[in-house]
Amino acid sequence: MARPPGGGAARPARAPPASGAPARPGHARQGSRGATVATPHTRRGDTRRRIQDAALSLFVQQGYEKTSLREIAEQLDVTKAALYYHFRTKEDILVSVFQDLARPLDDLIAWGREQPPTLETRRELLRRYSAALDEASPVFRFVQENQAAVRDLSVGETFKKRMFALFELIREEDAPLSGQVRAISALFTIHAGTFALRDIEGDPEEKRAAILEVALDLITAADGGGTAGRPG
Amino acid sequence: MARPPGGGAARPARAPPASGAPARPGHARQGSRGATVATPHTRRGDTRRRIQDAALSLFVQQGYEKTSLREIAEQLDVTKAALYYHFRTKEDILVSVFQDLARPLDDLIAWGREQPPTLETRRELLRRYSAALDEASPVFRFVQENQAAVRDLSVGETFKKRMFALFELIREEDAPLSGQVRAISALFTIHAGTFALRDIEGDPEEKRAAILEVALDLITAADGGGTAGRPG
Amino acid sequence: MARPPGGGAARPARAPPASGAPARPGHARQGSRGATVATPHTRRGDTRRRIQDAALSLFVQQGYEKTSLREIAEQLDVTKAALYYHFRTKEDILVSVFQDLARPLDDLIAWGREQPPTLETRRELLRRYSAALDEASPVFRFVQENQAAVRDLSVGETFKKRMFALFELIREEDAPLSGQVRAISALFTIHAGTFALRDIEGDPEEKRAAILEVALDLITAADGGGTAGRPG
Amino acid sequence: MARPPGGGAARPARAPPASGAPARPGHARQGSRGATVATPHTRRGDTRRRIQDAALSLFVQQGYEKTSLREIAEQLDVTKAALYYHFRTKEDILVSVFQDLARPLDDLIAWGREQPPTLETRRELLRRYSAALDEASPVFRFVQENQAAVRDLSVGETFKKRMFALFELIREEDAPLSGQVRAISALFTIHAGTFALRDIEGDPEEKRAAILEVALDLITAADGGGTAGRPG
DNA sequence: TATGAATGAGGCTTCATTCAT
DNA sequence: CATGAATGAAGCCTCATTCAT
Repeated sequence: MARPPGGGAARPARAPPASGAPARPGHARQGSRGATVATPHTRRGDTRRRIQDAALSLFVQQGYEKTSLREIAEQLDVTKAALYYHFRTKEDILVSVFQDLARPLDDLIAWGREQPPTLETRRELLRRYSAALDEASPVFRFVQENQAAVRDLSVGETFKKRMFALFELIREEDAPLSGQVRAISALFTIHAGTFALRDIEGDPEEKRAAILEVALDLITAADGGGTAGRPG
Repeated sequence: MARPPGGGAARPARAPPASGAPARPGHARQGSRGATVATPHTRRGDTRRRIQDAALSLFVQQGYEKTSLREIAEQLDVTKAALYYHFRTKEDILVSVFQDLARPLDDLIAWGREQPPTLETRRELLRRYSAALDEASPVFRFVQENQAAVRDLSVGETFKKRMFALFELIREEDAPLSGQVRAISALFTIHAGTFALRDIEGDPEEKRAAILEVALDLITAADGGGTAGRPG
Repeated sequence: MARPPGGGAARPARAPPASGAPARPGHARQGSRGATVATPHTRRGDTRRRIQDAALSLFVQQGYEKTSLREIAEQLDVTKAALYYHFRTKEDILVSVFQDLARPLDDLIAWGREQPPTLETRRELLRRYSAALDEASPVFRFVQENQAAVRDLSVGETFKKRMFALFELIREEDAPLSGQVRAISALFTIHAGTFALRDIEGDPEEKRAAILEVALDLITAADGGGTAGRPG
Repeated sequence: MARPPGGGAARPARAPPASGAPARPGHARQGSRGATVATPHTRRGDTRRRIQDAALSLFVQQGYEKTSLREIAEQLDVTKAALYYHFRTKEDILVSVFQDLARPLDDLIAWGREQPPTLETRRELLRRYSAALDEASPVFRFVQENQAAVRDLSVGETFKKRMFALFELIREEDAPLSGQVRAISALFTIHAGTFALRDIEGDPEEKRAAILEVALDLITAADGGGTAGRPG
C-alpha cells in the first residue's frame, strides 16, 4: 500500500537528514535551502521540506488551529493527499518542524549541563539563548503565540520541558525567591523582548544587544542576592 | 426580533442587567457570583452572565478556537440558539467578557495619564498593574495564551493598544535603549511571571511580592540610565 | 392564554376590517394609511396593518423565503413575538396581505362572469385588469417573482385559480389554438409588460397605454380567428 | 487541496471533463445522459454531472431557496461534503448548470448580432429562440419561477443581461412605443406561453407552432408600425 | 398588547482524514 | 510520488415558533 515514509522515524531512504548537518539557516521563504552552496535541483524530493516550510510559515502567520491542510497544500500547489504521503497527521507536520528547529535549544541545554554552575556559565547560557532565538525565531514565536493550541499537542509538553530545563540551568538553586524571579525574568526578557521590540524603532542588532544587556544584568543581580538589580 | 440584548454597547434603557454595579469580582470559576453580599442568584435572567462565565472558563482552559459554542451551551444546559439570543456571534461573547474585565486596565491607564511622569508614578503603575493582574487574571492569561487566535479579533487590537499605552506610561521617553528594554521587561516580568510562577513552589502572596520587587528594581534602574540594574 | 386574535377568522374585536372599505390605496411605505383624510392616531391598533405593509414590502424586495420574521420585526421596531400575536404563522401574514390586495382581481372576475361573453366584454376585462395591476401591483409582482416559493403555499393555489378564471373569461372557448394563445399572450403582455417596461424609458402613463393597446389588439385578433392579428 | 475541479472557468488542463463536446442535450430528468450515442456511464467520474442534474431537477421542482444541499446529496446517495468537493458553494452549482445550459441563448445572440437588422432576421430570431427554449427549458423555467431568489445571485444578472440583449435585437430601435411593446410581448409570448400551455390540452408540437405564430405576428406588426397585429 | 427567553431543526460550509489508483 | 474522490464530524449561525409573564 502507498505511504512508506510519513512515519516519525521511518524516513525514506533518500537523503536521510541525519544528524544536524544542513542546519537550514534562513528558513525564510518556501523551499529555501542552503545559502552559499546552491542546491541545484529546484524541486526534487524536497517536497517534505517544502511542506514543513510552508506549514511553519502559515502556522506562524495565522496560528495552528486556523491553518488548514488545504491552505498548506494550496500554497505548494499540491493536493492534500500529498501531505498525507509525507506526514501522518497535521500534528505530525508540526512535530517534524520542531524536531528540526528546536535542536539548537536541545544543544544549548546539553551544553549547559556539562558546565560548572557558575555565574559565568549562566551568563553564557543567556548569550547563547539569545543567539539561538535569533535563528530559530519562527518556532519560538509560534509557541509563544499558540500556547493554548499547542498545550495538548505533544509538542507543547516537549517545549515546556525544555524551557523548564533551561530555567533550571539558569537559576541558582538555593537563591532567594527574588533571585529565582530574576532568572525567569531574564529568560522572558530575551524571549518576549525579541518579539515585542520588533514593532519598535531602532537597529535590530542594537536592540538585541540591549535586550541581552538587561538580561545579563538580571542574572547577575540574581546571583548577588536580593539587592535587586544591584550586584555590588 | 427588535431588540435582543446582545447589542454591542447600546443596550435598551429598560432591563438594565448589571449596568455596571456588581462589577463581578472573582469571576474565577464558572458561575461564581458576588462574594460578600450574597446575590440571590435566581437562575433566571442571569443567563447572559452565566454564558460569559462559562465561555471565559472554557476559552482559558482550551483556547478560543478549540472551544465550540456547542460546548459552552452544553455546559450550561442550554441550546446553542440560546447563546445566539444573548450574543450575536462567538466573537461577541469574547468581546463582552473583555468589556467587563479589561476595565481595570483602562482605569489604570487613565490614572497614569493624570499623574506627573515621575519615577514614583511609574513604580506605582507597576504596583497597581500587579494588583489588577491578580484580579482580572483570566482575561490576561487568555490573551497571553491565545495571541494567534486573538490577533485578528477586535479584542486583539484593543488589547494591544492598551498594553502599548501602558508601556508608554512606564518607559521614560528619552531614556537609552536599554532603559526602554528594562521598562518592557518590568511589564513582562509581572505579566508572565504571574503565570509562570504558578507551577512553582511557594506562597502566592510571597511570589507576587517577589515579582513586584524585581519589576520595581527594573524600572528604577531604567530611570538611572544604562548602568543596568544599578541606580546609584 | 395570550394570543386571542391571530387566527384567520377570529379577529380581535377592535376595528374589524370587515368588507372592503378602507381599501388601502397607496401602500407605498410602511404605515401608509388613507391619503386625504389623515388618520390621527399615528400608531395605535394599526400594528397589524403595519406588519402587513412591512412584510409585503420586504417580500417584494427580497423574496418570501429570504425575508425573515426577524427582519420584519426589526423594521417595525417590534419583537418577533409581537408578530405572532397578530398572525399565527409566517404564511399567515402573506395570506392576509393577499386577502386584502387580491380583492380587485376577485371583483374583476365576478364582474366578468355577469357580462355577456362578447368581444367588447373581453376588451373591457383587459382594460380593467390593466388598471387593477397598477393599483395592486406589489402583490402581483410578488407572485410573479416568487412562483417557486409560493407554489406550495395556499396563496399559490388561490392565485393560480384566479388567473385561470380570468383566462377562461378572456379566451373564446372554441376559438382555434392560436386564438387561445393570443388571449394568454394578451394577459401576459399586460402582466409582464408592466414590470418589464419599468426599467425602460418613457412616461408611465404612455407606457401603460401602449401595453394596453397591444393587448387589446391581440384579443381582437384572437376573436377574428386564426388569421393572426387581422380582424377584418 | 490544490486543484479541486470546482473552479469557475480555469479548469486544469489535464482531466478535461466535458470540455464542451457532449453538450448534454436533454438534461430533462435526473441522470439523463446522451440519447443516440449510448454514453457508457460508468458511474465513476460522472459525479459532477450527476450533481448538476439532481440539483437542477430539485431547483426546478422546489425552488432554489427551498432546496437544501442535504437533499441534493441524499438524492445522489453522497455526503454533503462530496458536493463541496466538486463545487465551492451552493450558488456555484447553479452557476455551473447555467454555464452549460445557457449557451444556446448565447449562441443565438451572437448569431443575431451578425445578421442585418431586418424583419426577417427578427422573425428568425424568434423561431430559433422558440427552439432553444424547448431544449434548455428547465433553466429558463427555473429563472422564471425563481426571479426573486436569483436576483442577487450572479446568475440573475447574467440572465437579465442576456434577455435584454435579445430584446435589443428583436425590437426596432426607433419604432414607436407600441412597437417596442409588441417586441417584448413577442418574447414573453414564447417564454411564458411555453410554460403556461403545459397545463393545457393539445399536442405539444401544435402548441409550440401556435405560440410561434402569434409571436411572429406580433413582431411583424411591430415592424409595420402601430397598426397592431395586422401585417397587411 | 406585547416582550423576553428559549428551542429544535436545519442551513451552508470546512476540516482532517482515508484509500484506491 | 502523488492525485481524485469522498467521508463523517463538526463548526457557526439563522429560522420559525412557543410560552410564561
